[in-house]
Amino acid sequence: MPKRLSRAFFSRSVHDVARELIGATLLFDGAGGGIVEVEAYHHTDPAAHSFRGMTPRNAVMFGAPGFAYVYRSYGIHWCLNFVCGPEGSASAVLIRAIEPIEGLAAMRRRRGVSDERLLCAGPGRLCEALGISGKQNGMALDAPPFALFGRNGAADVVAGPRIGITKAVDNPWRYGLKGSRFLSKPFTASSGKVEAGFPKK
DNA sequence: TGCCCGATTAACT
DNA sequence: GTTAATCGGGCAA
Repeated sequence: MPKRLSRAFFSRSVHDVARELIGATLLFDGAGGGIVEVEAYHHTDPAAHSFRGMTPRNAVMFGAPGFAYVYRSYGIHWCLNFVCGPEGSASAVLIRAIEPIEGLAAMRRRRGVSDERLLCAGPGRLCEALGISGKQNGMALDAPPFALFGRNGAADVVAGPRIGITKAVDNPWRYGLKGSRFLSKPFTASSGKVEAGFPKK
């Protein structure tokens, strides 16, 4: 049985949490699936929204771990993050892609596409599919309408450079499930394996 | 107040 | 491969 993720789960290093989120299950109001791609951001990282200190937009990042940080991207899309690390470390994991499993009909309706592969492959697409917007900023992740479950055993996790940023571009802080067809972009051959696969169940 | 730019996406050529 | 859409945040003045 999958285990519900507690707030304590999110209080460790943002990179540890990011790797362990690969293969975990994210549901929002009954829609969602397995997380296959995330990126880690820390306040010492020039690419992070929290790098230049607290503002009204990023205030949630400076609060307790285990809460949602949702921001508008390019004036059009919404992006979902999980606040991580010790409180005040202003760290977060950007959820970039999930494998659609639950609530497929609702996700297809909200996205306006039928191709399962394009439902949740990207941070903006994922939020549209799940119906997540700025209203969810600051919400707890361990209570409805959010539901998070840890993965069983280990996962085959690969790492590579993050996408769409212009600062600290070389840090390999994008993590993904090796070989998944639901990634927003494939990981290149130079991407490193960070966690070995295990015999299933 | 004004200006530039972005943790993106879809629709082009 | 390129680019429009679209708007709030952040910073300079």
